[in-house]
Amino acid sequence: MKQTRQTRQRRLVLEAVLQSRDHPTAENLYNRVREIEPRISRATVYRNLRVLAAHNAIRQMKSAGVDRFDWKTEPHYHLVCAGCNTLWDAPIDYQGGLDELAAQKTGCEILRHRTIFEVLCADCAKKPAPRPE
Amino acid sequence: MKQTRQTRQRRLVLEAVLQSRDHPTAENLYNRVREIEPRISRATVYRNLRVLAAHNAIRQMKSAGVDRFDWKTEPHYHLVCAGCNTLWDAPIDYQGGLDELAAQKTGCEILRHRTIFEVLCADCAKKPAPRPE
DNA sequence: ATCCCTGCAAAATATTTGCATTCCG
DNA sequence: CGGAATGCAAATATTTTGCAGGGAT
Repeated sequence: MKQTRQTRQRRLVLEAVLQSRDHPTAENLYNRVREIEPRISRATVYRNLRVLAAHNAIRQMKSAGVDRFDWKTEPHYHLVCAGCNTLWDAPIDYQGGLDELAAQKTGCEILRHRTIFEVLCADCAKKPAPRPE
Repeated sequence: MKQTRQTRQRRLVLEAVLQSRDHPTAENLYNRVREIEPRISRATVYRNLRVLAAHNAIRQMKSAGVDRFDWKTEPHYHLVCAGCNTLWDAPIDYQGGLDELAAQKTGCEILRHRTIFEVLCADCAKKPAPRPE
């Protein structure tokens, strides 16, 4: 693992993620950090998010086109609303047994699994056409 | 659901997905269809993939930056190798119980969940630094 | 002093959209 | 015929990279 340095920018990016509870995108974080350090560049934010995620200081997740970031690094599940795309943590324990099962069935080394529930939140369930097309 | 028409291009895109067993990207499919219909445009391929997925004729999935497409529309899990990014179907049954659990815990209407196992395939497990940085 | 990190601009990647034209139903 | 669908080019959106100068250790 390559050596890393402590810089103002890196610290600000890390803090921005740690303080967030809304699974922000890189662009969200860029804007938040810019309120404190207006001269920071987008590239620096992206670079630091990559470095921090590689060091497991934060967690990176794929969702509908954009990556999102999470302060909580231990494995956990998420919910995403199919109507409004809101994303939040699922109140469901990580199913470690699935990893054992997968190891038995495949013979591969299982690092972890990621699970996302597609749901309709209370608001979107009320609307007429929750699943358009 | 809006009316859809049967066109040569749409048929070719659908067939390309149905015949694939390798979870191709839109770009992959564009290239495959062009072997048969060289005049098709990328936009048409993208548009048709979107329409077909919305109609549940094919399945669309997020993976490491690019979307991939799947002929198998019923819910199932995937494995992706952290080393080489190869992606394949997991030989593990869909855990419908998780959806019931999520419904109880959240009160939301659960549509489904998507699970992807991050693994090291046999080849990548042999290599020195499976998880760099 | 070394060499990682930054800012800026440009490039790369992935996907969508405007518009005139084509052609399915 | 009416309006979906197409092809092409340009536009978006997101993320990465080259490079010269700056700063952490």
